[in-house]
Order: sequence, then structure tokens, then C-alpha cells
Amino acid sequence: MPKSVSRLMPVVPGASRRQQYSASTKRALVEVAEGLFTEHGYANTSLDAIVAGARVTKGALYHHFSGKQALFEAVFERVETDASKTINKALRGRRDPWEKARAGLRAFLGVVQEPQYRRIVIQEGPAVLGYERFREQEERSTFATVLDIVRSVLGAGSWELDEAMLQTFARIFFGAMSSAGESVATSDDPEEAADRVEAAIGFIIAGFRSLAESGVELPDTLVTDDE
Amino acid sequence: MPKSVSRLMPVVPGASRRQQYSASTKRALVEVAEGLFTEHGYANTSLDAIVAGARVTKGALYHHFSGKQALFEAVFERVETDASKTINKALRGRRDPWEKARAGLRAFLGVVQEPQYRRIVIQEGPAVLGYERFREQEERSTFATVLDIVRSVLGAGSWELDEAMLQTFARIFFGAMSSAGESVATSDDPEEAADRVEAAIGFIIAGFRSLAESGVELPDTLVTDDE
DNA sequence: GGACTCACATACCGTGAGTACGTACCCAGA
DNA sequence: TCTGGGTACGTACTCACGGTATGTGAGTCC
Repeated sequence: MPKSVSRLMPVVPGASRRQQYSASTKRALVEVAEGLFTEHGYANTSLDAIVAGARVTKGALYHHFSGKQALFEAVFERVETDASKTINKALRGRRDPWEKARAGLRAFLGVVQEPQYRRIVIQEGPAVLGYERFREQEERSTFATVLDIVRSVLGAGSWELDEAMLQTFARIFFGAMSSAGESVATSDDPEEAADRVEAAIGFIIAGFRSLAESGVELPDTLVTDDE
Repeated sequence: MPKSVSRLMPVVPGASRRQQYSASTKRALVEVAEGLFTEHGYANTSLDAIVAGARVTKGALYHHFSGKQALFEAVFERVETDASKTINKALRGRRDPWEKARAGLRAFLGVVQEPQYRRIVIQEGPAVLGYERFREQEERSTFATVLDIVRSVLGAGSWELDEAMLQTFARIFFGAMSSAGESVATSDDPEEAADRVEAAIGFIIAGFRSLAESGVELPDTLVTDDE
């Protein structure tokens, strides 16, 4: 039945018929897997269910992927890439660092409410991929965006920050946003919860501005006399 | 061989001989499981390996626990409880909220470097338990401590914060600390990384104090005119 | 001291990830 | 146009592992 299948295929002009078929089934596997992983989780999703959903067999799956984990990684990358695109789209045109931060935070709080992102990236990503690969993937997409924003926001102050300190701040904000995002997503009223998170982080940023205006230095703020 | 076994048994005066044996094997199962889960992860640890390590059989395991996940949950609780104890111990005697915050942060950054906590609580907890149960457990131990500290720190300012906003702030700091802690644990130089995290969060807190001194209100800091 | 129960041990089953191998189809070259 | 080869799967199987059903012997209680 070539007619119905052709609907599923992306138009890739330079690719041969077989290559298009192949790419199509690979896409189908990833898409079906994304849905099932999101709904039932990694451990509770069998490869049989995935290949049945994609209307192929395990032979096809193991032709395209080295195993279940590799398939999950493909799904993970897809979800992360989508999230990163969404966030970066929300940043387009904004020049003021503080405003970029606000827009980015808003966008992130939106993304973190998508079930795919919550389940696949936040909940199961670290366990399935292991923390190393998880961090690698993150640093190439959403974390990179956060780092960018933090860089421009803190660069707007008069402080001189080395790269390690910037990374630390970015990690802190990234963790804060992830955790806060989770509380937004599980809230009865996500809108209100998102407003609260925005207010709280905005308050933190306001603290930065206040410190910047009063010319406070960074490295000595915490190094007091005890210990 | 009652002599060697008796060494393993906790002294529980009111318990009968059988009850003590029983408690001892249960403890052994949890301890062995903690080690194996930490080293190989949940999915890569077989029940056969656990019962072999505890020198019992699966019958014993399924007598004490309803299954693999329930065993993990027992391990999780143990690790979380230990962590909570460690942190609370570091807070004893401190009265000044800001100092409590510092001590708590230091203690947390120490805890998060323990492999059991990182692997079982942070990395695999959400995936194995599901986010709901994961959060429930957290809120009864370490998160409760963080919430306490945040409450006293923000209460030290002149702001009137409702409970929801306090929870939001606590979530944000908890997420920030977890994420930052992870970067500390994976760092080449954990000491230095911990110092950086402490400085960064100290900087944020300094921002709070700065705002408090200049009498800035909370809810309107972020609500500007656009959108 | 005998019935009873608890704390396991043993033997087994079902499921699901991974593998070895077979095969149909497309495409390049003669 | 035929053909060899390689790609893209399908089929049938193995094996590890979580879970269960049932047996059993050592404590416990009356």
C-alpha cells in the first residue's frame, strides 16, 4: 500500500526511495516511543508495544537503534531540541538582558508543563541515561540557553565574573527553574503558580540589581570570619 | 550458628528471638540493596544479587517487601533520613537565620556528595518512585528543613509572605541546591566548587538583605507594564 | 508437648530485552 | 535487462529476571 505510506514520508529530495522509507520508519519509531514513554514510563514500555505501534517488528527497531536505551536517547534528544527551540523562539528580538531573562523564564515554565518534557527529560532522563550523558545532552540545548541569559544578565552588572562562577550561577538558576517548574506543573492552578515563580525569581534578580546599584563586590559577600 | 548472627542483631529488648532474627535479615536486605543500588543502579541490580549478598533467598525478600520497588523505597527512606539527620545536626545551636542558612547549605553540599544520596535520591528516585511519591518523601525530610530555613530567613525581612510564596521560594532554593550540589559532586575540585556555590547563593541572599534594607515590596517587583 | 504460626527456602512461570538468521526489495553496474 | 550485492527489515529463538505458589522447619503459646 504505497499510497498511505507516502503520506507519512517527509519530502527529502536528494534521498532515494529506500532511504525515504527508512527515514520514515525511524521517525515513526521515535514518535511512537515518545508517546509511550511519556504515558507509561521507560521501564513500563515494552519494545513489543513500540514496534506494534509503529507497525514494524523488532528487527526494524534493532536495525535503526542499538537497543532500548539508544531509542530513548533519540526520543530524549527530540524532546530537548523541541524545548530548546521553543525557548529560543521566545527570546527572539529581545535585547534587554533582564527582559530576556523574563521571557526565557516564562517560556521555560511553559515547556516544563508539557508531559513529554517532564517525564522524559526531568523524571526519567537522569536514571535512564545516567547523569553523565544527561548533563551532556542538557548542556547542548536548554542549559546553553540559560547560560547565555545568565551571562548577559550578570554581565549587565558591574561585576567581573570568571567563567566558572557564571557556570555556577547558571546551574543554580537552571536547577531552581526545573524544580520550580515541576511545582508549577503539578499545581492545581498552573497559571497562578507560574506567576509566583516568576515573582520569586524576579525578586532574586531585583536583589542583584539592588546590589549592583550599591556597588557590592561579589567574592567577599560570604567569606566571613568564622571557620 | 547463633553466635555470629547475634553480632548482626540490634539489641531490641522487648522483641522475641524470632522478631530479632527477622529484623536483622530485613536490615541486611536494605543495607545490601543500598550498596548495590548505589553502585549499579536500580535497573542493573537483580534481586538475585541482593539476596545473595544478604545470604538469604527471594522468599525472605518477598516476605519482608512487596517487591523490588518497595525495597528501593525502604532504601530511599533510609538514605533520606540519614541525610536529613546530618543536615539538622549541623543546624543545632544556630539561632541567626542567615547563619542557619549558611550552615544548612554547607551541610547539604556535603550530603549531596555522598554517592548513595546522589544515585538513589537525586538520580533514580524520581524515575523509580514516580514524581508523586518522590516529592512526598522529600517533603517529609530534607525539603522540610529547607522550608524551615527559608521561612526564618525570609521572615527576618520585613515582608509579609503567604505560605504559598514561602513554598515557592523553598522549592526554588531546594532545586538550586540540588542542581548546584550535583555540579559540586562531579567537579574535579569539590571544595572549590562548593565555595563557589556558597558564594553564589550567599550573593543571592545578600541581595535579599539589600532589598530588605531599602524596604522593597515583594509582589510588584516583577509585574511591569508590558503584556 | 502438640497445635499453630511465622520466617523463610525451593521450584516454577511469564515477560521482555536482545540475538541469529532468513528474506524481499531496491539500486548500481555490466 | 539481468544480476549481484547490500539495505531494510521480518521471524524465531534464548536467556535473564521479577514475581508467585507452595513446602518446611524452627520458634511460640497454651
